[in-house]
Amino acid sequence: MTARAGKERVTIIEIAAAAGVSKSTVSLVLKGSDSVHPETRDRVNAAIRELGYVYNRGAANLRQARSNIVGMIINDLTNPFFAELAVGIERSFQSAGYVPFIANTAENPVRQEEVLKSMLEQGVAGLIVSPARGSRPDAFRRVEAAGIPVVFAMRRLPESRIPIVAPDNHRGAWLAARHLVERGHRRLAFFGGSADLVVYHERLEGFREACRQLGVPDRDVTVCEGETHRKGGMACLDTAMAGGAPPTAALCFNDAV
DNA sequence: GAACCTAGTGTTGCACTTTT
DNA sequence: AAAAGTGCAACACTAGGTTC
Repeated sequence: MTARAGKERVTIIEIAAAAGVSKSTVSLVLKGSDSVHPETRDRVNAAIRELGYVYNRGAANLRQARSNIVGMIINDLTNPFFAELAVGIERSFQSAGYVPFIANTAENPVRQEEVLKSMLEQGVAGLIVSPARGSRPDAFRRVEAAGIPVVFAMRRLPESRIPIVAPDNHRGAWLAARHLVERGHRRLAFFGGSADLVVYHERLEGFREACRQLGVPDRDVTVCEGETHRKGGMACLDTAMAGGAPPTAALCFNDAV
């Protein structure tokens, strides 16, 4: 017997018939149950190999009323940081038996809404979201109401109760600014980021606080709000360098800037 | 053509039966 | 009595059939 080509997929019913057992026994073998006799298990595994059976996750989800898919909704996958983050999360999921389903919203709340709807339809087991700029807390009400666990990554939404995993932006920016001062810089700049992001305010405040505490006068601190990507960084650089006493070092809002 | 009904899809979990 | 295996309902949805 060989695997069928170009026909509908092999099911456990066919495996059961080939191995001379019931489909329940095949199911037990697939789950690695030790209540199946080793000889029977070998027969079932041989039938699986011969017929080219592939586990049907969709059918299993139908019975279990849940899936092993976890949605990852990223606000900007062109940002290398988020690509790196996605790889890290994917690695953790893999070892836990989950499959990530990644979507990029490109900072568009409308696109984010479509993606959330699609994820709900897929019956995802959970969601990790880096919210698009301009997202409102009620955008996630439907997901919460469906009882799907959600966690925000990197960005928080004011007034949202959804838990978040994020770095200590204030402290991070403070330490980065201190590093520059310790290297002898006295004219500092903060490049990129926009005021509608909570993260921006946290990082900027950390930066400003360090400057104050470490004796960098306000007149020597340049803050340039701008886009959170490469062009935004270039624009800030041009603006800062055009002045009479340009900064000698800058803290950038993110990797892309 | 609309509205409704039925059968079928693949897998799991539990109660039950058979075998040793 | 314990181990091994079986039968069947359930899940959400769709395609196809039937009736009006």
